[in-house]
Amino acid sequence: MEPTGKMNTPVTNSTHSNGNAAGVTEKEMVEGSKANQATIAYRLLKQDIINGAYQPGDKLLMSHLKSHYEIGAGPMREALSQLVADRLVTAISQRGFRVAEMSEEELTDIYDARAHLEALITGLAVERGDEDWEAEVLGEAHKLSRVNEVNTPEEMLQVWDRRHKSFHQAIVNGCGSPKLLEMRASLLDQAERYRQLWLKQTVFSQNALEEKRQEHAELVDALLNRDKAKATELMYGHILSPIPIIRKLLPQSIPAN
Amino acid sequence: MEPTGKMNTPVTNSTHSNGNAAGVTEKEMVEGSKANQATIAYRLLKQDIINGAYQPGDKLLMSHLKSHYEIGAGPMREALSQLVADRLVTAISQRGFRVAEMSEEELTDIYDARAHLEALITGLAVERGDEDWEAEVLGEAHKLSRVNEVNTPEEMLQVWDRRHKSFHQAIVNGCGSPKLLEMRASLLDQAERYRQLWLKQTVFSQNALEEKRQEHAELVDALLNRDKAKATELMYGHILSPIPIIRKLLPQSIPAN
DNA sequence: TTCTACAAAAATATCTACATTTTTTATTAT
DNA sequence: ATAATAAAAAATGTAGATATTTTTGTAGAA
Repeated sequence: MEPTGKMNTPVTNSTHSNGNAAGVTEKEMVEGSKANQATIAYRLLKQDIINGAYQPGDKLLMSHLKSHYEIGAGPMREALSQLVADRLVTAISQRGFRVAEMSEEELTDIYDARAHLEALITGLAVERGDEDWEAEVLGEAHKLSRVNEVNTPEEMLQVWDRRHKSFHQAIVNGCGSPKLLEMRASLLDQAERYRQLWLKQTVFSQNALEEKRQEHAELVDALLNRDKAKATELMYGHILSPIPIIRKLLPQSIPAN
Repeated sequence: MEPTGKMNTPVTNSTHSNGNAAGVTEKEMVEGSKANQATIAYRLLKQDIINGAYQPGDKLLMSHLKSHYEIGAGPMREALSQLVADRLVTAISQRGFRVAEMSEEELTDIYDARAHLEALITGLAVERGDEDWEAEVLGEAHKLSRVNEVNTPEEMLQVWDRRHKSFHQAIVNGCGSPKLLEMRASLLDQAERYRQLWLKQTVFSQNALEEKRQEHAELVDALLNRDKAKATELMYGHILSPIPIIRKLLPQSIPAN
Protein backbone atom coordinates (compact mmCIF):
# COMPACT_ATOMS: atom_id res chain seq x y z
CA MET A 1 0.00 0.00 0.00
CA GLU A 2 1.25 3.43 -0.92
CA PRO A 3 1.67 5.90 1.92
CA THR A 4 -0.95 8.60 2.02
CA GLY A 5 -0.89 12.32 2.59
CA LYS A 6 2.02 14.68 2.77
CA MET A 7 5.20 13.14 3.98
CA ASN A 8 8.56 14.33 5.14
CA THR A 9 11.18 14.67 2.46
CA PRO A 10 14.81 14.46 3.38
CA VAL A 11 16.56 17.80 3.44
CA THR A 12 19.89 17.75 1.69
CA ASN A 13 21.69 18.16 4.95
CA SER A 14 20.44 21.62 5.81
CA THR A 15 23.68 23.54 5.87
CA HIS A 16 22.43 24.74 9.22
CA SER A 17 24.61 27.82 9.23
CA ASN A 18 25.81 27.36 12.76
CA GLY A 19 26.03 31.02 13.69
CA ASN A 20 28.60 30.23 16.29
CA ALA A 21 29.51 33.76 17.28
CA ALA A 22 30.90 33.27 20.76
CA GLY A 23 30.29 31.84 24.21
CA VAL A 24 29.31 28.47 22.82
CA THR A 25 31.40 25.57 24.06
CA GLU A 26 32.72 22.99 21.67
CA LYS A 27 30.45 20.34 23.15
CA GLU A 28 27.28 22.39 22.95
CA MET A 29 27.97 23.20 19.35
CA VAL A 30 28.66 19.69 18.25
CA GLU A 31 25.74 18.14 20.09
CA GLY A 32 23.35 20.62 18.60
CA SER A 33 24.44 20.09 15.05
CA LYS A 34 25.18 17.20 12.76
CA ALA A 35 23.16 14.21 13.74
CA ASN A 36 23.98 10.92 12.11
CA GLN A 37 21.88 9.25 9.44
CA ALA A 38 20.10 7.00 11.89
CA THR A 39 18.97 9.95 13.98
CA ILE A 40 17.76 11.84 10.93
CA ALA A 41 15.83 8.81 9.77
CA TYR A 42 14.38 8.29 13.23
CA ARG A 43 13.06 11.84 13.42
CA LEU A 44 11.57 11.92 9.94
CA LEU A 45 9.96 8.53 10.19
CA LYS A 46 8.55 9.16 13.64
CA GLN A 47 6.99 12.40 12.45
CA ASP A 48 5.53 10.72 9.42
CA ILE A 49 4.02 7.91 11.45
CA ILE A 50 2.56 10.27 14.03
CA ASN A 51 1.18 12.57 11.37
CA GLY A 52 -0.49 9.69 9.65
CA ALA A 53 1.59 9.66 6.46
CA TYR A 54 1.57 5.90 6.90
CA GLN A 55 -1.46 3.93 8.01
CA PRO A 56 -1.46 1.61 11.00
CA GLY A 57 -0.34 -1.81 9.86
CA ASP A 58 1.41 -0.50 6.73
CA LYS A 59 4.47 -2.47 5.78
CA LEU A 60 7.62 -0.41 5.92
CA LEU A 61 9.52 -1.69 2.93
CA MET A 62 13.23 -1.19 3.22
CA SER A 63 13.44 -0.43 -0.48
CA HIS A 64 10.84 2.31 -0.15
CA LEU A 65 12.35 3.78 3.00
CA LYS A 66 15.82 3.83 1.48
CA SER A 67 14.78 5.63 -1.65
CA HIS A 68 12.28 7.95 -0.02
CA TYR A 69 14.46 9.17 2.80
CA GLU A 70 17.71 8.71 0.90
CA ILE A 71 19.26 6.79 3.76
CA GLY A 72 21.03 3.44 3.69
CA ALA A 73 19.64 0.23 5.07
CA GLY A 74 21.93 0.14 8.09
CA PRO A 75 21.02 3.49 9.59
CA MET A 76 17.41 2.91 8.60
CA ARG A 77 17.28 -0.32 10.59
CA GLU A 78 18.76 1.52 13.52
CA ALA A 79 15.98 4.10 13.33
CA LEU A 80 13.35 1.41 12.96
CA SER A 81 14.54 -0.49 16.05
CA GLN A 82 14.27 2.67 18.05
CA LEU A 83 10.73 3.15 16.85
CA VAL A 84 10.00 -0.41 17.90
CA ALA A 85 11.18 0.53 21.38
CA ASP A 86 8.82 3.51 21.19
CA ARG A 87 6.00 1.13 20.22
CA LEU A 88 5.24 3.05 17.05
CA VAL A 89 6.57 0.25 14.87
CA THR A 90 6.48 -3.51 15.19
CA ALA A 91 9.06 -5.93 13.90
CA ILE A 92 9.18 -9.59 13.10
CA SER A 93 12.58 -11.07 12.56
CA GLN A 94 13.30 -11.70 8.87
CA ARG A 95 9.99 -10.20 7.90
CA GLY A 96 10.66 -6.57 8.39
CA PHE A 97 8.84 -3.71 10.01
CA ARG A 98 5.30 -2.41 10.08
CA VAL A 99 3.60 0.66 11.44
CA ALA A 100 2.08 -0.35 14.77
CA GLU A 101 -1.63 -1.09 14.66
CA MET A 102 -4.13 1.06 16.46
CA SER A 103 -6.97 -0.48 18.41
CA GLU A 104 -9.70 0.41 20.79
CA GLU A 105 -8.01 -1.80 23.32
CA GLU A 106 -4.77 0.09 23.07
CA LEU A 107 -6.57 3.41 23.14
CA THR A 108 -8.18 2.47 26.43
CA ASP A 109 -4.93 1.21 27.92
CA ILE A 110 -2.85 4.19 26.86
CA TYR A 111 -5.34 6.70 28.16
CA ASP A 112 -5.92 4.80 31.38
CA ALA A 113 -2.18 4.70 31.99
CA ARG A 114 -1.75 8.34 30.99
CA ALA A 115 -4.54 9.49 33.26
CA HIS A 116 -3.14 7.68 36.26
CA LEU A 117 0.41 8.78 35.54
CA GLU A 118 -0.44 12.39 34.80
CA ALA A 119 -2.52 12.53 37.97
CA LEU A 120 0.34 11.06 39.99
CA ILE A 121 2.81 13.53 38.53
CA THR A 122 0.43 16.42 39.04
CA GLY A 123 0.09 15.47 42.70
CA LEU A 124 3.86 15.51 43.08
CA ALA A 125 4.05 18.86 41.32
CA VAL A 126 1.54 20.31 43.75
CA GLU A 127 3.69 19.08 46.60
CA ARG A 128 7.05 19.95 45.13
CA GLY A 129 6.55 22.85 42.73
CA ASP A 130 8.06 26.19 43.72
CA GLU A 131 7.11 29.76 42.84
CA ASP A 132 8.78 29.56 39.46
CA TRP A 133 6.62 26.56 38.71
CA GLU A 134 3.50 28.45 39.70
CA ALA A 135 4.53 31.33 37.49
CA GLU A 136 5.18 29.06 34.52
CA VAL A 137 1.85 27.32 34.89
CA LEU A 138 0.00 30.59 35.13
CA GLY A 139 1.87 32.00 32.15
CA GLU A 140 1.22 29.01 29.93
CA ALA A 141 -2.41 28.91 30.98
CA HIS A 142 -2.74 32.50 29.95
CA LYS A 143 -1.13 31.97 26.57
CA LEU A 144 -3.39 29.00 25.94
CA SER A 145 -6.50 30.99 26.79
CA ARG A 146 -5.50 33.58 24.19
CA VAL A 147 -5.42 31.41 21.10
CA ASN A 148 -8.03 33.34 19.20
CA GLU A 149 -6.43 35.92 16.98
CA VAL A 150 -5.16 33.32 14.56
CA ASN A 151 -5.42 33.11 10.82
CA THR A 152 -6.21 29.85 9.10
CA PRO A 153 -7.94 26.87 10.73
CA GLU A 154 -4.79 24.84 10.13
CA GLU A 155 -2.75 27.39 12.04
CA MET A 156 -5.36 27.53 14.79
CA LEU A 157 -5.05 23.78 15.23
CA GLN A 158 -1.29 23.84 15.45
CA VAL A 159 -1.07 26.81 17.76
CA TRP A 160 -3.70 25.53 20.14
CA ASP A 161 -2.11 22.09 20.22
CA ARG A 162 1.35 23.50 20.85
CA ARG A 163 0.19 25.72 23.67
CA HIS A 164 -2.00 23.06 25.18
CA LYS A 165 0.99 20.75 25.29
CA SER A 166 3.14 23.48 26.82
CA PHE A 167 0.52 24.12 29.46
CA HIS A 168 0.47 20.50 30.54
CA GLN A 169 4.21 20.30 30.33
CA ALA A 170 4.52 23.32 32.62
CA ILE A 171 2.33 21.59 35.18
CA VAL A 172 4.18 18.31 35.24
CA ASN A 173 7.59 19.99 35.21
CA GLY A 174 7.02 20.72 38.87
CA CYS A 175 7.15 17.06 39.86
CA GLY A 176 10.92 17.03 40.15
CA SER A 177 11.35 13.57 38.68
CA PRO A 178 13.14 13.28 35.36
CA LYS A 179 12.28 9.58 35.14
CA LEU A 180 8.57 10.12 35.60
CA LEU A 181 8.71 12.87 33.00
CA GLU A 182 10.49 10.55 30.59
CA MET A 183 7.84 7.91 31.01
CA ARG A 184 5.13 10.48 30.55
CA ALA A 185 6.77 11.71 27.36
CA SER A 186 6.99 8.20 26.02
CA LEU A 187 3.32 7.58 26.73
CA LEU A 188 2.40 10.88 25.11
CA ASP A 189 4.22 9.84 21.95
CA GLN A 190 2.29 6.62 21.93
CA ALA A 191 -0.95 8.51 22.40
CA GLU A 192 -0.19 11.02 19.68
CA ARG A 193 -1.86 9.24 16.78
CA TYR A 194 -5.03 8.87 18.85
CA ARG A 195 -4.82 12.45 20.09
CA GLN A 196 -4.70 13.77 16.55
CA LEU A 197 -8.16 12.34 15.96
CA TRP A 198 -9.56 14.15 18.97
CA LEU A 199 -7.74 17.39 18.27
CA LYS A 200 -9.64 18.31 15.12
CA GLN A 201 -12.99 17.68 16.78
CA THR A 202 -12.07 19.82 19.73
CA VAL A 203 -10.29 22.78 18.23
CA PHE A 204 -12.96 23.40 15.64
CA SER A 205 -15.84 23.28 18.07
CA GLN A 206 -16.50 26.41 20.11
CA ASN A 207 -18.38 24.26 22.56
CA ALA A 208 -15.56 21.85 23.11
CA LEU A 209 -12.99 24.62 23.31
CA GLU A 210 -15.02 26.41 25.95
CA GLU A 211 -15.31 23.21 27.92
CA LYS A 212 -11.55 22.78 27.84
CA ARG A 213 -11.02 26.39 28.87
CA GLN A 214 -13.22 25.71 31.84
CA GLU A 215 -11.36 22.56 32.83
CA HIS A 216 -8.04 24.31 32.54
CA ALA A 217 -9.20 27.18 34.69
CA GLU A 218 -10.36 24.85 37.43
CA LEU A 219 -7.12 22.96 37.19
CA VAL A 220 -5.00 26.08 37.53
CA ASP A 221 -7.11 27.11 40.47
CA ALA A 222 -6.56 23.81 42.27
CA LEU A 223 -2.86 23.85 41.47
CA LEU A 224 -2.21 27.35 42.78
CA ASN A 225 -4.26 26.58 45.88
CA ARG A 226 -2.10 23.52 46.35
CA ASP A 227 -5.20 21.39 46.58
CA LYS A 228 -3.60 18.08 45.75
CA ALA A 229 -6.71 15.91 45.96
CA LYS A 230 -8.70 18.19 43.71
CA ALA A 231 -5.88 18.75 41.25
CA THR A 232 -5.20 15.04 40.78
CA GLU A 233 -8.87 14.27 40.39
CA LEU A 234 -9.39 17.03 37.84
CA MET A 235 -6.32 15.97 35.91
CA TYR A 236 -7.43 12.35 35.87
CA GLY A 237 -10.77 13.30 34.40
CA HIS A 238 -9.27 15.79 32.01
CA ILE A 239 -6.99 13.20 30.46
CA LEU A 240 -9.74 10.62 30.14
CA SER A 241 -12.28 12.97 28.61
CA PRO A 242 -11.22 12.55 24.95
CA ILE A 243 -11.73 8.79 24.96
CA PRO A 244 -15.36 8.64 23.78
CA ILE A 245 -14.65 11.06 20.93
CA ILE A 246 -11.60 9.14 19.79
CA ARG A 247 -13.40 5.83 20.03
CA LYS A 248 -15.94 7.01 17.50
CA LEU A 249 -13.31 8.24 15.08
CA LEU A 250 -11.04 5.23 15.36
CA PRO A 251 -10.41 3.74 11.92
CA GLN A 252 -11.59 0.18 11.60
CA SER A 253 -8.52 -1.98 11.26
CA ILE A 254 -8.52 -3.17 7.69
CA PRO A 255 -6.19 -6.14 7.32
CA ALA A 256 -3.22 -4.25 5.91
CA ASN A 257 -1.10 -5.61 3.20
CA MET B 1 39.81 0.41 30.44
CA GLU B 2 39.43 -3.34 30.15
CA PRO B 3 36.08 -4.74 31.13
CA THR B 4 36.07 -6.51 34.45
CA GLY B 5 34.57 -9.73 35.71
CA LYS B 6 33.00 -12.54 33.81
CA MET B 7 31.35 -11.53 30.62
CA ASN B 8 28.99 -13.08 28.16
CA THR B 9 30.57 -14.92 25.30
CA PRO B 10 28.68 -15.32 22.09
CA VAL B 11 27.24 -18.76 21.57
CA THR B 12 27.85 -20.15 18.13
CA ASN B 13 24.20 -19.96 17.21
CA SER B 14 22.82 -22.54 19.62
CA THR B 15 21.29 -24.97 17.20
CA HIS B 16 18.29 -24.76 19.48
CA SER B 17 16.82 -28.06 18.42
CA ASN B 18 13.33 -26.80 17.92
CA GLY B 19 11.50 -29.91 19.02
CA ASN B 20 8.51 -28.97 16.96
CA ALA B 21 6.43 -32.06 17.48
CA ALA B 22 2.93 -30.80 16.77
CA GLY B 23 0.32 -28.21 17.56
CA VAL B 24 2.73 -25.38 17.04
CA THR B 25 1.74 -22.85 14.45
CA GLU B 26 4.22 -21.64 11.89
CA LYS B 27 4.22 -18.17 13.44
CA GLU B 28 4.79 -19.32 16.97
CA MET B 29 7.70 -21.42 15.88
CA VAL B 30 9.43 -18.75 13.89
CA GLU B 31 9.00 -16.02 16.46
CA GLY B 32 10.43 -18.15 19.19
CA SER B 33 13.57 -19.09 17.32
CA LYS B 34 16.30 -17.39 15.34
CA ALA B 35 16.73 -13.85 16.48
CA ASN B 36 18.81 -11.60 14.29
CA GLN B 37 22.31 -10.42 15.12
CA ALA B 38 21.15 -7.12 16.54
CA THR B 39 18.83 -8.86 18.97
CA ILE B 40 21.54 -11.25 20.08
CA ALA B 41 23.93 -8.37 20.62
CA TYR B 42 21.27 -6.44 22.51
CA ARG B 43 20.63 -9.28 24.92
CA LEU B 44 24.25 -10.09 25.60
CA LEU B 45 25.34 -6.51 26.02
CA LYS B 46 22.41 -5.64 28.24
CA GLN B 47 23.16 -8.57 30.48
CA ASP B 48 26.81 -7.65 30.67
CA ILE B 49 26.06 -4.06 31.55
CA ILE B 50 23.53 -5.01 34.21
CA ASN B 51 25.84 -7.62 35.67
CA GLY B 52 28.63 -5.12 35.91
CA ALA B 53 30.96 -6.65 33.33
CA TYR B 54 31.49 -3.07 32.22
CA GLN B 55 31.85 -0.16 34.58
CA PRO B 56 29.64 2.93 34.45
CA GLY B 57 31.20 5.40 32.05
CA ASP B 58 33.24 2.78 30.22
CA LYS B 59 33.70 3.50 26.56
CA LEU B 60 32.14 0.85 24.36
CA LEU B 61 34.67 0.60 21.58
CA MET B 62 33.18 -0.70 18.39
CA SER B 63 36.34 -2.64 17.68
CA HIS B 64 36.13 -4.39 21.04
CA LEU B 65 32.43 -5.09 20.78
CA LYS B 66 32.78 -6.47 17.29
CA SER B 67 35.53 -8.87 18.19
CA HIS B 68 34.21 -9.84 21.61
CA TYR B 69 30.65 -10.59 20.58
CA GLU B 70 31.57 -11.60 17.03
CA ILE B 71 28.94 -9.33 15.56
CA GLY B 72 29.31 -6.76 12.81
CA ALA B 73 29.23 -3.03 13.31
CA GLY B 74 25.80 -2.56 11.80
CA PRO B 75 23.85 -4.88 14.06
CA MET B 76 25.98 -3.76 16.99
CA ARG B 77 24.99 -0.15 16.44
CA GLU B 78 21.40 -1.25 16.29
CA ALA B 79 21.75 -2.96 19.67
CA LEU B 80 23.53 0.03 21.14
CA SER B 81 20.81 2.46 20.07
CA GLN B 82 18.25 0.29 21.74
CA LEU B 83 20.27 0.34 24.93
CA VAL B 84 20.40 4.12 24.65
CA ALA B 85 16.60 4.09 24.58
CA ASP B 86 16.75 1.91 27.70
CA ARG B 87 19.05 4.47 29.33
CA LEU B 88 21.71 1.88 29.98
CA VAL B 89 24.03 3.40 27.39
CA THR B 90 24.70 6.96 26.31
CA ALA B 91 25.72 8.10 22.86
CA ILE B 92 27.32 11.15 21.39
CA SER B 93 27.20 11.46 17.65
CA GLN B 94 30.53 10.64 16.04
CA ARG B 95 32.02 9.83 19.40
CA GLY B 96 30.48 6.52 20.05
CA PHE B 97 28.82 4.89 22.99
CA ARG B 98 29.46 4.61 26.71
CA VAL B 99 27.97 2.67 29.56
CA ALA B 100 25.60 5.05 31.32
CA GLU B 101 26.99 6.61 34.48
CA MET B 102 25.55 5.84 37.88
CA SER B 103 24.96 8.58 40.39
CA GLU B 104 23.34 9.22 43.71
CA GLU B 105 21.06 11.65 41.94
CA GLU B 106 19.88 9.03 39.52
CA LEU B 107 19.52 6.47 42.29
CA THR B 108 17.18 8.80 44.14
CA ASP B 109 15.18 9.63 41.04
CA ILE B 110 14.79 6.04 39.87
CA TYR B 111 13.71 4.78 43.26
CA ASP B 112 11.38 7.70 43.84
CA ALA B 113 9.75 7.06 40.47
CA ARG B 114 9.66 3.32 41.07
CA ALA B 115 8.07 3.69 44.49
CA HIS B 116 5.34 5.96 43.23
CA LEU B 117 4.69 3.86 40.16
CA GLU B 118 4.71 0.53 41.97
CA ALA B 119 2.38 1.94 44.58
CA LEU B 120 0.05 3.22 41.89
CA ILE B 121 0.05 -0.11 40.10
CA THR B 122 -0.45 -1.99 43.34
CA GLY B 123 -3.48 0.15 44.10
CA LEU B 124 -4.95 -0.70 40.73
CA ALA B 125 -4.22 -4.38 41.28
CA VAL B 126 -6.08 -4.30 44.56
CA GLU B 127 -9.06 -2.77 42.76
CA ARG B 128 -8.88 -4.86 39.63
CA GLY B 129 -7.25 -8.16 40.54
CA ASP B 130 -9.41 -11.26 40.45
CA GLU B 131 -9.21 -14.57 42.29
CA ASP B 132 -6.53 -15.91 39.99
CA TRP B 133 -4.47 -12.88 40.86
CA GLU B 134 -4.93 -13.53 44.56
CA ALA B 135 -3.90 -17.11 44.09
CA GLU B 136 -0.79 -16.18 42.12
CA VAL B 137 0.27 -13.63 44.71
CA LEU B 138 -0.21 -16.07 47.52
CA GLY B 139 1.64 -18.79 45.66
CA GLU B 140 4.62 -16.62 44.82
CA ALA B 141 4.73 -15.29 48.36
CA HIS B 142 4.91 -18.83 49.62
CA LYS B 143 7.70 -19.83 47.26
CA LEU B 144 9.65 -16.76 48.25
CA SER B 145 9.31 -17.53 51.93
CA ARG B 146 10.77 -20.99 51.32
CA VAL B 147 14.13 -20.02 49.89
CA ASN B 148 16.19 -21.76 52.50
CA GLU B 149 17.07 -25.24 51.38
CA VAL B 150 19.60 -23.98 48.90
CA ASN B 151 23.19 -24.92 48.28
CA THR B 152 25.82 -22.31 47.57
CA PRO B 153 25.55 -18.64 48.57
CA GLU B 154 25.67 -17.73 44.91
CA GLU B 155 22.69 -19.94 44.24
CA MET B 156 20.90 -18.54 47.26
CA LEU B 157 21.32 -15.07 45.85
CA GLN B 158 20.00 -15.99 42.46
CA VAL B 159 17.07 -18.01 43.69
CA TRP B 160 15.95 -15.41 46.20
CA ASP B 161 16.27 -12.64 43.63
CA ARG B 162 14.33 -14.57 41.05
CA ARG B 163 11.50 -15.41 43.41
CA HIS B 164 11.43 -11.94 44.88
CA LYS B 165 11.02 -10.54 41.40
CA SER B 166 8.29 -13.07 40.61
CA PHE B 167 6.46 -12.15 43.79
CA HIS B 168 6.39 -8.49 42.88
CA GLN B 169 5.51 -9.31 39.32
CA ALA B 170 2.57 -11.39 40.49
CA ILE B 171 1.28 -8.44 42.49
CA VAL B 172 1.49 -5.88 39.72
CA ASN B 173 0.11 -8.26 37.12
CA GLY B 174 -3.28 -7.60 38.64
CA CYS B 175 -3.34 -3.98 37.53
CA GLY B 176 -4.68 -4.80 34.09
CA SER B 177 -2.62 -2.22 32.26
CA PRO B 178 0.00 -3.48 29.82
CA LYS B 179 1.37 0.05 29.36
CA LEU B 180 1.90 0.62 33.06
CA LEU B 181 3.57 -2.77 33.28
CA GLU B 182 5.86 -1.89 30.40
CA MET B 183 6.91 1.32 32.06
CA ARG B 184 7.47 -0.49 35.31
CA ALA B 185 9.64 -3.06 33.55
CA SER B 186 11.70 -0.35 31.94
CA LEU B 187 12.26 1.36 35.25
CA LEU B 188 13.20 -1.95 36.83
CA ASP B 189 15.86 -2.48 34.18
CA GLN B 190 17.23 0.94 34.90
CA ALA B 191 17.29 0.17 38.60
CA GLU B 192 18.95 -3.18 38.14
CA ARG B 193 22.57 -2.08 38.50
CA TYR B 194 21.66 -0.29 41.73
CA ARG B 195 19.58 -3.22 42.97
CA GLN B 196 22.48 -5.59 42.56
CA LEU B 197 24.40 -3.61 45.15
CA TRP B 198 21.58 -3.96 47.66
CA LEU B 199 20.89 -7.58 46.90
CA LYS B 200 24.13 -8.97 48.29
CA GLN B 201 23.74 -7.03 51.51
CA THR B 202 20.22 -8.25 51.97
CA VAL B 203 20.33 -11.88 50.98
CA PHE B 204 23.37 -12.60 53.11
CA SER B 205 22.00 -11.00 56.25
CA GLN B 206 19.53 -13.04 58.29
CA ASN B 207 18.34 -9.80 59.83
CA ALA B 208 17.64 -8.13 56.54
CA LEU B 209 16.00 -11.24 55.13
CA GLU B 210 13.73 -11.51 58.14
CA GLU B 211 12.77 -7.88 57.77
CA LYS B 212 11.85 -8.45 54.14
CA ARG B 213 9.84 -11.53 55.04
CA GLN B 214 7.91 -9.40 57.48
CA GLU B 215 7.25 -6.67 54.93
CA HIS B 216 6.11 -9.18 52.37
CA ALA B 217 3.75 -10.83 54.83
CA GLU B 218 2.14 -7.52 55.71
CA LEU B 219 1.88 -6.67 52.05
CA VAL B 220 0.15 -9.93 51.19
CA ASP B 221 -2.19 -9.39 54.07
CA ALA B 222 -3.19 -5.94 52.88
CA LEU B 223 -3.56 -7.16 49.30
CA LEU B 224 -5.81 -10.08 50.10
CA ASN B 225 -7.89 -7.87 52.40
CA ARG B 226 -8.21 -5.46 49.49
CA ASP B 227 -6.98 -2.68 51.70
CA LYS B 228 -5.85 -0.32 48.98
CA ALA B 229 -4.60 2.49 51.19
CA LYS B 230 -2.50 0.19 53.31
CA ALA B 231 -1.19 -1.84 50.38
CA THR B 232 -0.04 1.22 48.45
CA GLU B 233 1.59 2.72 51.50
CA LEU B 234 3.41 -0.50 52.34
CA MET B 235 4.54 -0.92 48.78
CA TYR B 236 5.81 2.64 48.60
CA GLY B 237 7.91 2.14 51.70
CA HIS B 238 9.07 -1.30 50.62
CA ILE B 239 10.46 0.00 47.35
CA LEU B 240 12.21 2.93 48.97
CA SER B 241 13.80 0.93 51.77
CA PRO B 242 16.96 -0.13 49.90
CA ILE B 243 18.04 3.43 49.15
CA PRO B 244 20.22 4.08 52.21
CA ILE B 245 22.05 0.78 51.74
CA ILE B 246 22.67 1.40 48.07
CA ARG B 247 23.79 4.95 48.71
CA LYS B 248 26.59 3.69 50.92
CA LEU B 249 27.75 1.13 48.39
CA LEU B 250 27.54 3.39 45.38
CA PRO B 251 30.89 3.46 43.59
CA GLN B 252 32.40 6.91 43.49
CA SER B 253 32.35 8.03 39.90
CA ILE B 254 35.92 7.96 38.74
CA PRO B 255 36.29 9.96 35.53
CA ALA B 256 36.27 7.03 33.16
CA ASN B 257 38.50 6.83 30.18
C1' DT C 1 62.21 25.39 30.09
C1' DT C 2 57.12 25.47 29.57
C1' DC C 3 53.32 26.50 27.11
C1' DT C 4 50.56 26.99 22.84
C1' DA C 5 49.30 26.30 18.16
C1' DC C 6 49.33 23.64 14.56
C1' DA C 7 49.85 19.63 11.47
C1' DA C 8 50.22 14.90 10.64
C1' DA C 9 49.16 10.38 11.98
C1' DA C 10 46.40 7.12 14.17
C1' DA C 11 42.29 5.55 15.99
C1' DT C 12 37.56 5.49 15.78
C1' DA C 13 32.86 6.02 14.19
C1' DT C 14 29.86 5.88 10.51
C1' DC C 15 28.10 4.85 6.00
C1' DT C 16 27.61 2.50 1.53
C1' DA C 17 27.58 -1.06 -1.76
C1' DC C 18 27.20 -5.43 -2.33
C1' DA C 19 26.69 -10.53 -0.82
C1' DT C 20 23.93 -13.76 1.56
C1' DT C 21 19.87 -15.67 3.61
C1' DT C 22 15.04 -15.93 4.13
C1' DT C 23 10.46 -15.11 2.84
C1' DT C 24 7.00 -14.37 -0.53
C1' DT C 25 5.01 -15.04 -4.92
C1' DA C 26 4.31 -17.46 -9.12
C1' DT C 27 4.21 -21.68 -11.62
C1' DT C 28 3.54 -26.35 -12.44
C1' DA C 29 2.34 -30.96 -11.49
C1' DT C 30 -0.51 -33.96 -8.77
C1' DA D 1 -8.01 -27.44 -5.29
C1' DT D 2 -3.23 -28.81 -3.08
C1' DA D 3 1.37 -29.46 -2.81
C1' DA D 4 5.89 -29.03 -4.61
C1' DT D 5 9.12 -26.28 -6.93
C1' DA D 6 11.25 -22.30 -9.06
C1' DA D 7 11.73 -17.41 -9.43
C1' DA D 8 11.48 -12.98 -7.45
C1' DA D 9 11.48 -9.88 -3.71
C1' DA D 10 12.85 -8.59 0.60
C1' DA D 11 15.49 -8.60 4.88
C1' DT D 12 19.79 -8.99 6.94
C1' DG D 13 24.70 -9.08 7.26
C1' DT D 14 29.65 -8.12 5.86
C1' DA D 15 33.65 -5.88 4.26
C1' DG D 16 35.65 -2.16 3.11
C1' DA D 17 35.39 3.03 2.00
C1' DT D 18 34.84 7.53 4.01
C1' DA D 19 34.54 11.01 7.52
C1' DT D 20 35.41 12.52 12.11
C1' DT D 21 37.74 12.77 16.33
C1' DT D 22 41.65 12.02 19.16
C1' DT D 23 46.39 11.58 19.84
C1' DT D 24 51.00 12.59 18.92
C1' DG D 25 54.79 15.22 17.55
C1' DT D 26 57.01 19.58 16.44
C1' DA D 27 58.16 24.36 16.19
C1' DG D 28 57.82 28.82 17.86
C1' DA D 29 56.62 32.15 21.64
C1' DA D 30 56.65 33.43 26.34
